[in-house]
Amino acid sequence: MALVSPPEGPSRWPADPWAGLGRSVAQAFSVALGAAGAAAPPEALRDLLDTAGGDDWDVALAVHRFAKTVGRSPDELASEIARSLVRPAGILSAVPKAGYVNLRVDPVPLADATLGAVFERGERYGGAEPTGLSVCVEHTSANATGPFHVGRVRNAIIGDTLTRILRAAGHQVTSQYYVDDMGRQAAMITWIWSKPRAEWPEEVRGAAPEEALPGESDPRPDRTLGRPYPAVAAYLKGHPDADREVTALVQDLEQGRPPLEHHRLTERILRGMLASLQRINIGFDEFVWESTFLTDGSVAEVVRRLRAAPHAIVEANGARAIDAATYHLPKEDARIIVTRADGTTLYVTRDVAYHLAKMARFPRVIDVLGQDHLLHAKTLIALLTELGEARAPEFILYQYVVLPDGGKMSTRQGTAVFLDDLLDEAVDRARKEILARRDDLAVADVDAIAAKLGASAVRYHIARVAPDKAVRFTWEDALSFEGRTGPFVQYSYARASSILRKASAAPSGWTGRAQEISTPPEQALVRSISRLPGLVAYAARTAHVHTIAGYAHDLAETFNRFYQDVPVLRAEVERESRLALVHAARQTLGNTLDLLGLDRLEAM
RNA sequence: GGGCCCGUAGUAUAGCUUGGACAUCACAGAGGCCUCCGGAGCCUCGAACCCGGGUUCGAAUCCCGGCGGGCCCGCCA
Repeated sequence: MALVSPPEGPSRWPADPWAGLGRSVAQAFSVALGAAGAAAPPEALRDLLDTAGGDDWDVALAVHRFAKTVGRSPDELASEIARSLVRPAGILSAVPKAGYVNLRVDPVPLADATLGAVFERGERYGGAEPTGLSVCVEHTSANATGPFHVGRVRNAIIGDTLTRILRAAGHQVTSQYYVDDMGRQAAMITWIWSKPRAEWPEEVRGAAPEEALPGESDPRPDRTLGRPYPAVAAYLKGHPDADREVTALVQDLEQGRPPLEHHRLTERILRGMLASLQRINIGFDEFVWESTFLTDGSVAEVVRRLRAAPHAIVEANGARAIDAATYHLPKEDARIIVTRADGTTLYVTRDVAYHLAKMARFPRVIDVLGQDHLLHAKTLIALLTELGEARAPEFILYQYVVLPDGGKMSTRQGTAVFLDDLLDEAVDRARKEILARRDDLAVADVDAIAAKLGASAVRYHIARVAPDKAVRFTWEDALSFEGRTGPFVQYSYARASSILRKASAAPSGWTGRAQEISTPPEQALVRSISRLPGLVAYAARTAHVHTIAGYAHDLAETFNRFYQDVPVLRAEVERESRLALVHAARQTLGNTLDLLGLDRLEAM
């Protein structure tokens, strides 16, 4: 007889501890407001509830807007609503104040719902049930011309964090890196490496000395093979003959005649770049090579359809274009060139093929792009519209990382800070911090911890800022381990882990004795833990990945206060419940670190 | 010239989508906390919504106009 596991009945613990409360509070307010003459559907009220919490309230409703429609003062109406409100289970009190109805949430059932949910869901706490929606997130997609600098890495951090958040929100997410192996930049790399070094222009040789070039074993081909690139780019500007050679190479690439070494060069540089990203836990599900859309004929198909599109035009020199006047692009002239006079395609044309492929496969398509790509995004949408595609990709545009003086990071100008250098510095500093505190760790352990601390300092420093604000890069802030930083969050996690290690028996489940979670620091911690599911849903909806970074700091800080004031191991009757709370805090901190792509540290 | 984004304490940031109660948090500054589970921590204090109009009972938030900063307006990617 086969063992039959019990059926997965409806979960006792909702994924979001606030879900039921929000519904019943909105319902109660709807009834009370209706009785006062102000009709408001519960769904609308739910969005109006303020759940931020204050000293004397947990959930509040501002009644000003309703006061107006019933011709009463906000204070009057708030008083009446507070009086007539039938308090749902879990609400202790309703008190009017300054036009608000302030509700006190009973901390006992909230603690029960929160800890129950964390114990039941474990690693999945904070996330939602599967939605069945497939989403493609394209991010990074930097040209394979050399090492990542910190500016470019912002794209990868936003994209990868968004990928993690969307996954937690229940979507089926595929992350893609679009590899440009067709354009001029890729051609420039192949152009220079196709020549023996003796034939390199003097300027390029000077900028890329022999010893900086690839040897037998080359751990970092992005640095070595990419080394001549800035000099080549500069050289071509002043040398039309060389520039024509590169143009000819671009044509060869597009006609499917790449030099033998071309693909391999791109691949090797890319591999080096990806090794950098791996240090901050960023990887990709798929790499999509631009050349595949030429090989499989889809670019030709796009060109054919665009030539027959409603606003297709032919330039005097034979270039094909779309008259985009109706799309109101912020360009001086309204043409979008589809193919050059020589018949070759442009980046945006090939990007149309790529996006058609993505949209055929994914109902939701998201691209993470730097602010300079706004016009490109609009152009792409215009071309997709010309082809009769009603959907459009979603674009997450972010501002740059700027230097303290406001200047740009530029590899060519020598102002870039490279990710590897920053990480090396951060890891070095982390090692010193560890050694200053501990003398009981093996060297290998110190190194492993330092790598994780350094990576988290760097990644968090960029993830914490809203995408539409520039990140001002300073070494001092990027290398800080105090306050609003990744290591601060890891520290709280390590402290929680330490308590659990010292407890003779780890909590095996939620005790259910929520009334023992009774002091303010404990209740504040419960409240913070309970907010994660709602926040993940919000972050997934708005793509505001930085809100998760802010939350991580809040939660860590709340845990630290609890840690400071509330004894756990030395507690007597409450010991077990407090251990459960520590377990839940650790779990939630850990899940949040995952969302941000930061490593958990059991000790540091 | 046209378009998009940003402007919050000394510095750096949250809040702006959907207007609402003394505007979040950190760093730096001043002052405290180690008989106690990890002081990368905790507590206290001082300090901010670019300017001008408008809408509104109410504006950091919405609208208009300035000013300052970033980006774009390639048959580059």
